[in-house]
Amino acid sequence: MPQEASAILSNLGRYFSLSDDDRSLLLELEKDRHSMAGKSALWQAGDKVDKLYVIQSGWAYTYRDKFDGQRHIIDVLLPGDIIGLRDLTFATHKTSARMLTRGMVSIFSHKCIVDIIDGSTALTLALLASIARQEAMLNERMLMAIHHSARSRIMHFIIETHIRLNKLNPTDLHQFYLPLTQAMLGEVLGLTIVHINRTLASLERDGILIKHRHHIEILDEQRLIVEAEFDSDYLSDEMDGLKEYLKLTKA
Amino acid sequence: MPQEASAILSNLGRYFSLSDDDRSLLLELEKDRHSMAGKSALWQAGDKVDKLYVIQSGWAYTYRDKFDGQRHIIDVLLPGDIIGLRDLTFATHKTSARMLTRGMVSIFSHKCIVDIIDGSTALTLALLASIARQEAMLNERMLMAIHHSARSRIMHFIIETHIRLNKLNPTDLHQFYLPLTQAMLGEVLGLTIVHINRTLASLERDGILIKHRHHIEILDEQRLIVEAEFDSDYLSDEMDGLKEYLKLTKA
DNA sequence: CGTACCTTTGACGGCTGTCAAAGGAAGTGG
DNA sequence: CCACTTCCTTTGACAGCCGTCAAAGGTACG
Repeated sequence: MPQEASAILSNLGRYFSLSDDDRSLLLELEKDRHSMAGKSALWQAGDKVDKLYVIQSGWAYTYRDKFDGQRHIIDVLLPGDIIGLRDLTFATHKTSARMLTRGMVSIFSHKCIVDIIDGSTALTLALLASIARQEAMLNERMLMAIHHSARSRIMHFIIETHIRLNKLNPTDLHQFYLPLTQAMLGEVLGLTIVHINRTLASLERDGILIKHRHHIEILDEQRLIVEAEFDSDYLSDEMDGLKEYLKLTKA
Repeated sequence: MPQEASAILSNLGRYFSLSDDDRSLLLELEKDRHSMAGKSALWQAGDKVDKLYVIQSGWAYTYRDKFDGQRHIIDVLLPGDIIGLRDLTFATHKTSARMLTRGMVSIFSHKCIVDIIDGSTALTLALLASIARQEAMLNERMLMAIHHSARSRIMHFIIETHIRLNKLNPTDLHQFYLPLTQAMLGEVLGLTIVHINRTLASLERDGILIKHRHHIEILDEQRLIVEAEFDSDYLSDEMDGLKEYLKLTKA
């Protein structure tokens, strides 16, 4: 199996190079592959926590239902992302998770994670890095939600998503796949459909971007990045400090 | 040294019982204690990431400065909390950190964390649990910020803080220490001073709570909890699922 | 060809931010 | 012990972003 076929390998491997042992540990995790339909559930809030999921292909998301029927989408997950790390150390899920599109998902037990932590310091650090990246995205979104307009928030999310896609495959910024409906965009960003729609209309009027049904078309990259006040620091894959210690440990 | 004297031990030890080896590993970390003045800086955004901090006593906070001079407080940290885990796997700090009050802080190098991960699966899981709890608080605050009024958000934060304090020491709900100014409350919750002040005034008028300069007085606990729609699930220390595997691993 | 989902538009209202200024409280130096 | 400064709290007037309610027009799929 070529290394590129393993989604989790290219995810965890981006922080530093992994040993062959580490690689085979990871490949082990991906044996149990399942094809999932779009919108199918991975778990529901309240379920006992005992599995982790890795997206091989397709998009997924985690969310929380609110008392009043509203839904809040917490993260949008792409191929290679590990779903469920957030709840790993809780007894029951606080969130629910679903596929957004159809796709292929690997499922493995929590025991495997304990085995990884037990067996490989490098992989454990890579896991920590992966958790930290997901958390950083949330953090950034919170900052945007609290301090910025709907317009900036939408632009910010679109840039962020493009950068993530681009890390998986070179992706044209001027035209890329984005299967979220306006309603879901609203659920991610904490805005109403109506307002999302109005704001997208104004972005199109201003010649910045057009949100088509299943893809985004960027018209004015420069204004997009400037107006979104986008700073990609928080998506960095660098983790120099720890790499150093890791070598010490192995020596 | 009595076990109660170790802040990090009572933090990481709350998820499951630790072995003696684990305990001494942790105690090692706390050797290097520093007395810090109120408002003194632990690190600044942009600094190289190479240390972790454990609060022994006092309060601290992490924050981000915004271009326009505003500040956003990301988390409020209490004794036992580990500061810097969020940035552990990044090369440079995205946030800054300061003491809120004066207090005692243990400082240790990242190498120690790598040693812990290398040396103890149980401690690594406890660390993960600790990270997940901090993330859960952020998550909850984001949900509140996006979907609830200033009034609910303030009440929610006060309840959350009381619960955290109460885990450290039995704390009277009707009168407890809270050294945040209204301006800082605003920076935590993403509201302006003016609005914080107006909302606190209305909470006092309604006989729910009074924010004094350095402490909170709760007048109507029932309404406080109901109106805040507070659900303490996300603060749970339970992590049953993993405990099980941990035993398997050790056997 | 019908039904369900998604997008679009209009009118209206309220929560929260901005600007401005004054009143208290706490700490400092003379 | 008193003046002074600095930080924190309080209040008023006004504006705007975004939510709510309501309805119609498109698009995809069976």
